[in-house]
Amino acid sequence: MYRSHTCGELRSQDIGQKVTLSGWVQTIRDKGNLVWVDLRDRYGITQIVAEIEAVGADIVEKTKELGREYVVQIKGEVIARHSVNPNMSTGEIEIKAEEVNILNASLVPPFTIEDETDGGEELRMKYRYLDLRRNPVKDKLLLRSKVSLETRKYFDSVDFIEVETPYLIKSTPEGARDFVVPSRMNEGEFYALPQSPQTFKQLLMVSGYDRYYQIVKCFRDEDLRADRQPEFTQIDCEMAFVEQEDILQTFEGLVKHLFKSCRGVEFTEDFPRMTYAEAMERYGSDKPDIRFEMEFCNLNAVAQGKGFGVFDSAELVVAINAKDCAGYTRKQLDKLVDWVKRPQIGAKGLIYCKCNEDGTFKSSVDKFFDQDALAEWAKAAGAEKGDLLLVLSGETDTVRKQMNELRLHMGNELGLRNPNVFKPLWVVDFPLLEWDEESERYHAMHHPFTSPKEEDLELIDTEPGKVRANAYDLAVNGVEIGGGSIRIHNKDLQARMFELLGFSDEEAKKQFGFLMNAFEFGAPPHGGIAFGFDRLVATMGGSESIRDYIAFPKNNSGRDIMIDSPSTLNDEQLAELNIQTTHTVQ
RNA sequence: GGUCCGGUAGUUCAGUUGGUUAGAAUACAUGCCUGUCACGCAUGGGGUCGCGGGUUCGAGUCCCGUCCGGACCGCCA
Repeated sequence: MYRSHTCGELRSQDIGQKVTLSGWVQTIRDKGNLVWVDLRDRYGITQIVAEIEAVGADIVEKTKELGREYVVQIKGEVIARHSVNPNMSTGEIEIKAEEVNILNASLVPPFTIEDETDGGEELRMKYRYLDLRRNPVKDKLLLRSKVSLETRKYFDSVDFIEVETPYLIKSTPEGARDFVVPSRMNEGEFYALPQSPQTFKQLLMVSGYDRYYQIVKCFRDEDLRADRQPEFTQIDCEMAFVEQEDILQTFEGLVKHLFKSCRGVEFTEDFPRMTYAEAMERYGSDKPDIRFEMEFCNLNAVAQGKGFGVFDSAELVVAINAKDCAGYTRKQLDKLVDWVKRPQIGAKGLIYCKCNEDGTFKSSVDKFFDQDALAEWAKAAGAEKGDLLLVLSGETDTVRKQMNELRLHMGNELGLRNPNVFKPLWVVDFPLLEWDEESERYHAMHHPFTSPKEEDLELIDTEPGKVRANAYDLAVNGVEIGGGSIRIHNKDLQARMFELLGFSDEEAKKQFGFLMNAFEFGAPPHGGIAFGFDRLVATMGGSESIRDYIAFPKNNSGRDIMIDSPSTLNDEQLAELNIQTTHTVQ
């Protein structure tokens, strides 16, 4: 028997028991004839003591031979500590070591296995198995496991069934780039890994499995970010005989259940809803962070026509009100101006207007706007004495995007984005299509299976860009947690949609013929949603980066630096897969 | 495809205007220490300054290139 207890469970009521513990050596504190070892496993830390008078010189010497991260087994008696450590759950007791067995030695680890490690990101990833021993990472994976379990419990309680869909499927040009897998048995042909199980779950609806879910890996071959990995996990769902409202209710229930069971956070009210158009107008974003206000204020009426060319030629002049920031110094304001001028934001400049405590105004455009004019700005923006208005202008979409970034930046600066406060928001009525400048055609904003709103159908030939979709997203704290739509279940409408998206009949048939065929065999009305599981868990944990919520994540360049993948194949492997090798002659 | 930041001891970092033998903390090793829990004290070992080239009497420091890592833009239906 390797252990009778874990390293996190012994308490003062266990004093006197003979126990066996196994774990890793966290630290050794050597006082000569008295040695302590902190023994760690995933449940906690228990202090081991070897005192020469009590256990003899042999045990003390053996204990001194241990090193950090050795795996050891200790047999001994639970005793009361002379001095209690109130910071540890096991702080009232220690184990008098009567037997010390080294189960395995360890090299000195390249970084400290502590909550605040000295290891940098790269090193932690290279030795991820050591990093995973640390509490902060372990706690994140425990949260993930809990959320996964509670998700299954919830779906089970409302009659969903989990169905697995294939990973080796077919490449389609629409959407993200596919990861492809060469087929050895079918020369010159490739599988693609799914970007989502979209078409399969719709086929399951045709099959009559009217409540499907799956916690499933998806793959997209696009550049990475702190919140984007090439392989990621979705909570994927589909329901038949439902309308948008049914889906929102079901998933709002899921989110409420998860927050309550995994975070102890209770949402007593329904999640607020906002149309896409409204979200863009008020926040310049389709996933607004509504933990704080600082909403956009349109200043066109009060700022244009006063002789300031930059505003007059702009499609939109928009302000946000930074409460109580009129005291910003010249230096702070210049810093903000530089911030919006960075290429990533790309604003030409930033206009400010301080609403001073004495009722006067000070702006960077005093030359064009007198005190009365600035007072009108303040009124339009709801600014009070002591507030600071920040104003951007230009082409509507561009300015909204820039102002969204500035708003979030100010929210961070002013400490308005508390990671332990959760504000979910449904964004509904997304546009069906999005014009793509590069390819000069419409793209599906959500995906090509999304149904248009019936009342907008008449616009589909004349103004396709104005057609709204039965599509919805859930944002929490400004993070897009997931989205979905009511699907098209009519073959003719689906064919019309493919046509709009620039597919020829032949292409549509080749890529999605199986789905169109299925629609001819009694496809029920259906819709669904998918949540980004990694992002959901990270948001619940109060983080913006999803990496530590994934046991073995990939780095910025899509590499796993621990196993060093991707890697090359040898010529035999390539030949078997019918892939030509290209040899560069030096 | 692009922008920005970084790469110096096992690790995290400092290193001034280009100038003597490249430092600190921590980790590690050895010794001392009977109530520690970030234990303490003493001693010691440890460096291809990412790599290549250039400027210079002289380069960790300046320039060019390159590789690696991080954040972001594009991209991500």
